[in-house]
Amino acid sequence: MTLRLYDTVTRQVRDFVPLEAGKVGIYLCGLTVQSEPHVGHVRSGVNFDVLRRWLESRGYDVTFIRNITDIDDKILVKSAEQGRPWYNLAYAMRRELDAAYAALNVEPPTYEPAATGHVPEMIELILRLITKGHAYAAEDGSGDVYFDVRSWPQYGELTGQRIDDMEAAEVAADPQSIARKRDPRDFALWKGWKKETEPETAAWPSPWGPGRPGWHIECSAMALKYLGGAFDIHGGGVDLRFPHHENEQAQSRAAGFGFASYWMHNAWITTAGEKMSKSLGNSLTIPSVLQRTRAIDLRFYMVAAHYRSHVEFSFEALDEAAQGFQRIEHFLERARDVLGEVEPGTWCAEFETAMDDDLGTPTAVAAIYDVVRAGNKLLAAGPSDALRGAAASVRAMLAVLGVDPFDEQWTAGGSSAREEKLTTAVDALVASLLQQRQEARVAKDFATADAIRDQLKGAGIDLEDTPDGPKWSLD
RNA sequence: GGUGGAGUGGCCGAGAGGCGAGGCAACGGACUGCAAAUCCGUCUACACGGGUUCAAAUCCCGUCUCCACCUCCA
Repeated sequence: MTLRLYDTVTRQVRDFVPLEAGKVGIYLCGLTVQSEPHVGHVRSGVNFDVLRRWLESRGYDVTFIRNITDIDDKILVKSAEQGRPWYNLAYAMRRELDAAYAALNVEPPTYEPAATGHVPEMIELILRLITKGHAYAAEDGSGDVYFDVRSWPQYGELTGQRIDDMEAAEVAADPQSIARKRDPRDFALWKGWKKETEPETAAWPSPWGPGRPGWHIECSAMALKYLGGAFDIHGGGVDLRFPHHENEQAQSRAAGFGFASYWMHNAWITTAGEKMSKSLGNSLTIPSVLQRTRAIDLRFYMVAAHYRSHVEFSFEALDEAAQGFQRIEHFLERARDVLGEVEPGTWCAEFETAMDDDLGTPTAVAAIYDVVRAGNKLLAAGPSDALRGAAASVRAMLAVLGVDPFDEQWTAGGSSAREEKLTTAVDALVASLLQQRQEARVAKDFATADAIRDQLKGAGIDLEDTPDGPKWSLD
């Protein structure tokens, strides 16, 4: 089986053939760190983490670069509103984002370059574009440098648009910029420092005077530096297709580089049909969602939908996903109870086929459920190699999706020494109640037995009578 | 105006010409003192109107609704 991926450029699923056998270079557009990350923000991180895990599982040596945009208009505006330096806001939000990714078991990329750390590389690339006749410095002394879209006939190839059909750039923000451009669709590679409104710390020296990079140039420069002039996969959210990715591609190719072979875009997570950033985003930041839902459940919810499908976020759907995930988790726990620790094994054929088909995680999850059902049947007969195989397979498949509940990621953080002590204490207390209940049951005094069960239930403890005796768990 | 995407059972959510994904919920059965968990089963849908075909949720035409992007949104 070959892995097949949907490529935005060709608008179809096609065989994945890396530039160099056995190796894959991925560039993912990370976030602009300007506010607390919400559920929608981290989708690309989670989805592409699954891509990376699948590639690695299949034996590829993956170089995964995900950038951080730590200087841009919004960061400047917000930091000014908040009365703190822009770099402080960006750094604080970057740490929030790191924490969110860590909580969701998103593996750190191979490297995470930040825009502000690559100004010389960007300047070099801009100079190259000017030399090749694809960029020009504005003639009004503003210090701006623009990409000349008319000089690049393929402009629009990524999103299938013709220049003449595109609306002109928004001029409201900076009405003068339109006058500096040869074509209204030309976009900024470098933005001259506006000393009346922008802090001096947000300006870097350049051949065109102090200024800061345009948005798109950073990704071209950093991809070039860390992945080379041509690499395999470039990813990001759908909204980035245009203008961001179109412009990245134009810049990079006009500068003489092959750039990405495949373009992958994840769809949105919305609430009530609208973008999360527009709705009451506060309740949907990662820290606040994680106050009511376990991180592993949130990740399962995100991963169980196909990455190119629009997801309408709701807590009801999230809880339902969590409910379903418990079924899988229970199976693994019960298997461990009879077998002891089971190491991850190998995935089933259906799972592989699903994942190879453009990361068909919904079908892959269905395959996991099939193995769980078969495993539950085996469980009734006690320990067996077949049961071990099923549990090992389930763990392996969950690991590819990043939701193996026995992964240290999920077990380590939660069980502090204090929590273990509490568990031991509760266990001792519950044990004595269970003893009383068992005695009542033997005496056929079911009223008392049920009263004890209800009492525990009221305290948030669920009881389950199994062939091996009663078990308790927090509900 | 341009470019693209979506509408599936009570709900979430796959699939993309035939052999009914999966999960959640509900209901029935097995198991249980009763439950829980688990297993078995039931409910079986593709926005609307036409058409092509032996066969359409899937292809074609038309209609409606919704969404995204069109120069610094993940």
